Amino acid sequence: MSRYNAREVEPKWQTAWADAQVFHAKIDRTKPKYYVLEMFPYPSGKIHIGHGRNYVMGDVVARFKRAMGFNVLHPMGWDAFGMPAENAAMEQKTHPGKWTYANIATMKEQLKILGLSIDWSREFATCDPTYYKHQQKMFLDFERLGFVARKEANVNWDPVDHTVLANEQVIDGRGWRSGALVEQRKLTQWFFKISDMAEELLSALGDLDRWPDKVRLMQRNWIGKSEGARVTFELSDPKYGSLEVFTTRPDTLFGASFCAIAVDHPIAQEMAKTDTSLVSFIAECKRQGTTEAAIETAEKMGFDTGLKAKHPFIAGATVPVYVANFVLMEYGLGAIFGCPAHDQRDLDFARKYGLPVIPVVVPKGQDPKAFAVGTEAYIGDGLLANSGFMDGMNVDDAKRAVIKKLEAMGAGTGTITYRLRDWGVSRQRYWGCPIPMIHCDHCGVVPVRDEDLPVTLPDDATFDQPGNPLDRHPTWKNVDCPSCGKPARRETDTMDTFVDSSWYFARFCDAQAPGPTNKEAVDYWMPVDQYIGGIEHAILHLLYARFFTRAMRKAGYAGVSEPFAGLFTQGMITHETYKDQDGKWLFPEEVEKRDGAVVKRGSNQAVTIGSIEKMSKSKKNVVPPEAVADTYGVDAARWFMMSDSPPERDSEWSESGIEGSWRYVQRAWRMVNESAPHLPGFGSVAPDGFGHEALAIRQVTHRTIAAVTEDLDRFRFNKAVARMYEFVNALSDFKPVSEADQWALREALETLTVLMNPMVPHLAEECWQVLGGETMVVHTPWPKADPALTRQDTVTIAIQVNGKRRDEIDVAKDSDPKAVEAAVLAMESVVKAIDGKPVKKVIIVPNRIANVVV
RNA sequence: GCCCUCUUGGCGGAACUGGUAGACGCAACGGACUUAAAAUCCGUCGUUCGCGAGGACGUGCCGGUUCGAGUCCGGCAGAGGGCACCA
Repeated sequence: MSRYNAREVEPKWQTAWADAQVFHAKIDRTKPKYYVLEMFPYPSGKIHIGHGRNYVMGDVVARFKRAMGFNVLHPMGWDAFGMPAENAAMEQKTHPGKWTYANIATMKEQLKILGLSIDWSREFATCDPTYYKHQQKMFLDFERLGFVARKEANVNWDPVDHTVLANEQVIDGRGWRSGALVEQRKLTQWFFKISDMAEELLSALGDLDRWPDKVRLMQRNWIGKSEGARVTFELSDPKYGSLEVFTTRPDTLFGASFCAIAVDHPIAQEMAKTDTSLVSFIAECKRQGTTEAAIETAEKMGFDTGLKAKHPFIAGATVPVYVANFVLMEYGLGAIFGCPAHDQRDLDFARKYGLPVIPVVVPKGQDPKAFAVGTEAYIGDGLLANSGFMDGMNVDDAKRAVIKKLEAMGAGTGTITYRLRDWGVSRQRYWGCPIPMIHCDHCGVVPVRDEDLPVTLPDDATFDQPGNPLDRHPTWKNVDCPSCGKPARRETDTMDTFVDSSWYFARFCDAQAPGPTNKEAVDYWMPVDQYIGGIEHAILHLLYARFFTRAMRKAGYAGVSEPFAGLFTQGMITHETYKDQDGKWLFPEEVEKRDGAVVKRGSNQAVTIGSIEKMSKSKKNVVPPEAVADTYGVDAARWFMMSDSPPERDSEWSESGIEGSWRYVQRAWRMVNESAPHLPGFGSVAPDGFGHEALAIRQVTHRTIAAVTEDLDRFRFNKAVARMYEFVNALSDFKPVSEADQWALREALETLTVLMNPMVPHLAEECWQVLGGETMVVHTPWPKADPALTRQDTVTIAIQVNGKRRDEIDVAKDSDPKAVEAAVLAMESVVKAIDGKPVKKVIIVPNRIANVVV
């Protein structure tokens, strides 16, 4: 018996699919459409098997839906702009484009090994001018429609390299190359006004019912709607006018003991002009870093400006105004009032600077005079005290009352704010889509004319020093003003790569469209029915794409508002890590397990086994797909990736695991190959009547169809795989005798082949051929379970006495509960367990369980 | 700091909306076949008591609700993820 030879079989079928253009998608209105998309890859170099899970998962869905009769679109492209290319250019003295396209070529070959059902005719890379020119066009349209703004924002600035750093390039507050302390610096930058759509993006989340709840919650929190009030405090020095703060707790206004403003607040900036100690305080705060985690975990610091704010309700009372590091200019109004008794952060601040702590909300049933706040702020509900007109109200009523009063006095209004900030898209880097704007000394900022697009990147940029190569390019930025014709300068910022990935799914609908999109194709294919990718994109990418799709709709490029009707976030593939005696990482293939010890291959050097981590180049715990395909075949790898771990969880790659999958492939092949010669002809008609054995195997077959169909539909690939194992185990035990048995076996083996096709498509084609199939299995419709065969006539119900399992009994399905009760009480095991005690009651859950309570 | 997730045998995991805990796979062990090995096949496989029939215990820890809790509620512990210029 010859073994299944994946190395020969797999390329053969891949060629057959390609020759027949099976995966070439066309608009076909006679079928329901299904658009399945995996988040497209960044071409970082080579793929490892860890990248494969995402694509294989999408491929299983695509092949399953195709068999179910859908017109499937399953494209692939490259998210090709980004920092790694520019870093590589600096380190390897090459061009980012050259590096990127070389990576794309390599990775495309590797992806093809996986046998994915992709329509490669739609492939594109976002770094290609034929893609980004459309992005520039849409940027200009968005600008005309008022979705674009230009304003100041902070960046991480490396004072030695004179360059802007990404958060990931800031390590412990220092630049990753220079080691210099990073500062925050303000730059005027381009923004998409996503915050204008905050409410829409928030409320539409409710309709995304095929998204994980977790992701919707993360987006909800990210948008961060809060209801509260703006309150105006008059200031002691009229030079600074008044101070407007935002609060979600206007009810605690009588407990205010200070106001705090952000370091970027106009009042702080104005005062800093004449106060050198404030200047140094601000500088100190600016070394903190821009991430929320850095700001939140930093020690709370305040600078007393000496200004006093007059309490809106208490005549003659004032509170000090501080500049504080924990107040963000980007959120609310960049100014707060502090009520230490009912906010932990305010309390910490008040204790540090010796400010009063006045409780104004007292838990119900406690005496307001005796209630005091120690080291923990009271944030719960209760009744107002020490609060004038609000005394005795609960928190919600007090909020309403105080807003009404503030509005009547002209000292404030009820308002809603969002945590969501506008999307800053400017990047001071070369390898991105140029922002099509021109700066003219006479006309200001002028858009590039549509007919002058694309603004392409110059090929002769230099990467030998840090900073933006576009900015220091000798000629590129010199251009005549489209408005007045005088010499002007191009914008040298490029777009955030998240812009590139915010509309690629729409471009895939017609990758050759002369404009940004082909509206007809977009209307047919969009939204993406099933989007698949990592949870790390739960917020930014997915929110930006939702915003961008809305903007595209308003600009006439799309007919939908939501890009992704269904979302699945899959787990990563992990692998053990290995280090040699010098502490250097080792590739798994450099490691050998010998006599129970782990050693460096071909030596006796001991190897330390490290933790199990996400496959990554840096830790070398990667396995190349070519090696797996050579040794076990791609189908074994695909099978392994779908088995064991549920798809949303991480899954560990192991040698024994892939061997187990290889055994499955061999076993399925052997079973089909050994049985085929004895089976009745393909498509032959079943003989009349079935023996018990044949009927049983038919029941198993149809129950497997029902179960696997449901599991695949619900993304439970691991369970679908387990079902297939059970099916194969049942078939192994089946010894056909009669003609009816042979016919039942043929039906079972054909079913097995079609059911496993989404996971192991090459093996399935080969089995199908052996079974006598005339067309490829890729063209074969999914089987339907026959309800007459999946129906259960008898059920086994468990029998408990006082909740403890004592026995079980087979009864007809949907038996009369009274009859079941009588049968149960008569059972010897039950009588013994009751031990003569009186029966209090009997609980019968139909078809499931009986519980006798004594 | 804030937000979120996870915790079931030696391991990955299964158990539909509270109803027989451990499907399926991996590893391990015993056996068959073989000169031998590989492959394959048969069997055992949560802990514990018992010759056996069978019993007791068991889903991170403590408590609660319920006839019944891996599942629901409260508290605690541990591990992991996200936090706006990585993609």
